[in-house]
Amino acid sequence: MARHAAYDRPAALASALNLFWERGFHATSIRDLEGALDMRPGSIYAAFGSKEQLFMEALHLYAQAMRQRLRATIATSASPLQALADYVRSLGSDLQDDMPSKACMLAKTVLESTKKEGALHAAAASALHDTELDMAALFEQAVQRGELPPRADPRRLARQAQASIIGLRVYAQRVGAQRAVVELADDIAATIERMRRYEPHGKKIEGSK
Amino acid sequence: MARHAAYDRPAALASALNLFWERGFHATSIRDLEGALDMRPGSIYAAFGSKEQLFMEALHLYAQAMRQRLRATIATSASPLQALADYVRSLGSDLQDDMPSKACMLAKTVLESTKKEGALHAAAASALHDTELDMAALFEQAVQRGELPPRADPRRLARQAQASIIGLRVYAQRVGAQRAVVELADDIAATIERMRRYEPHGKKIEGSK
DNA sequence: AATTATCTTGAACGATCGCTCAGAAAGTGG
DNA sequence: CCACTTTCTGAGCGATCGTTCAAGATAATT
Repeated sequence: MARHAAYDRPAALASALNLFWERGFHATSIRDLEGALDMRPGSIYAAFGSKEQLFMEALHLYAQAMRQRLRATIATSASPLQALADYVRSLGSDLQDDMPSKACMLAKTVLESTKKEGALHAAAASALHDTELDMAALFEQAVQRGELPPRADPRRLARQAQASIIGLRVYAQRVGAQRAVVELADDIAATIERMRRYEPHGKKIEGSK
Repeated sequence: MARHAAYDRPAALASALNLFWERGFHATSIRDLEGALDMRPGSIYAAFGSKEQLFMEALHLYAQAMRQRLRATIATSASPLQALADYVRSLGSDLQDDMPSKACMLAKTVLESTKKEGALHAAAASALHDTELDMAALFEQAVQRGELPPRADPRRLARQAQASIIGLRVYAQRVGAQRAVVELADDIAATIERMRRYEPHGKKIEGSK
């Protein structure tokens, strides 16, 4: 026996995500959000609690989408390593678009959050850790399929891959030329493919390089 | 025939650098700086013009120091590739300390600056580009010394190395465990060393891994 | 010591920040 | 149509932002 909310909460959250992703936490004001969400401050606070809680929700949404994309790419490929290489190459292509930001929002948040917003730092760090675990599982699969030698350390390979990807996306945020981004993505992908010295079932391919 | 300035400008600039490096541009207020520099607002504005100009000077100082460190490491080594690997390993060790931030201030600035502070973005991007050129020159040297095959592309290798280093430093900013940072730095360094298939003067070393 | 030139100080400006809340508006059930 | 419940609105809160500037303080020169 009452009124319905006029706004579409998921849509509003998506708009907030876009703005936060583009500008970061500190450079995004509630008044900016009022415009982007087409909501008045009272409604925003009723729906999301505070600027920090809204950012946190947006961050979780972003992390979920990012993780899903990685998993989706993996699902389409028979080879874990090839899947990761494909993922990196697809990043290189998509980073040309007019996204809110080319850089990873999790990395942006880790870098910009101070002690005052410790919760944001922790959330972003945790999400990056989850992605790292996903990639470690992928490398573990590669070991079990014989694409990597048994002595390969999936956790360390995952770290290295994630560092390269984050570096790629910082690079994309920095340069104007899309071509350089595609080249860099291609080089990173090629580095991953070069690890793949063994065929599934333990049969060796050819010598390196 | 007048009074001298009471503050030490270079020291004040260094203090400002530390604060900006730690918190970023938006999260650092003039009042924070008043405390860190032990200067009153009037003096700060007389000495540096504005918050943005002060940040810009600090950024240039940072870039200069960073570049000098890379060049210094290079100067101590006979092999360009080994020098770069050493540099990466030294980063992994130093990133354990209580620096203002473990992440690269240039990367932080590229990620946090919006259109309103376009000059900051451009300055940080330009400094990163300069570093990239330094590294490209290093790889070019490696080619000429025969450490890399003639077909190796120094510019693309430099891009990849820089992406990995920036990723390493984002990782360092994220995790609590120093050991993981050292491991990651070691893996990146090892990747660089693995490229070194030729000895100086064209003599081949052994086959790859 | 007086003068002069510069520097330091800190109150305060207008703008904006994140956020609140009383009142207007609107949909629901009787 | 009314009573009720919830939502929406936007003026405005206190705090803080970057910045300015008149007035006081200090050193060099005369």
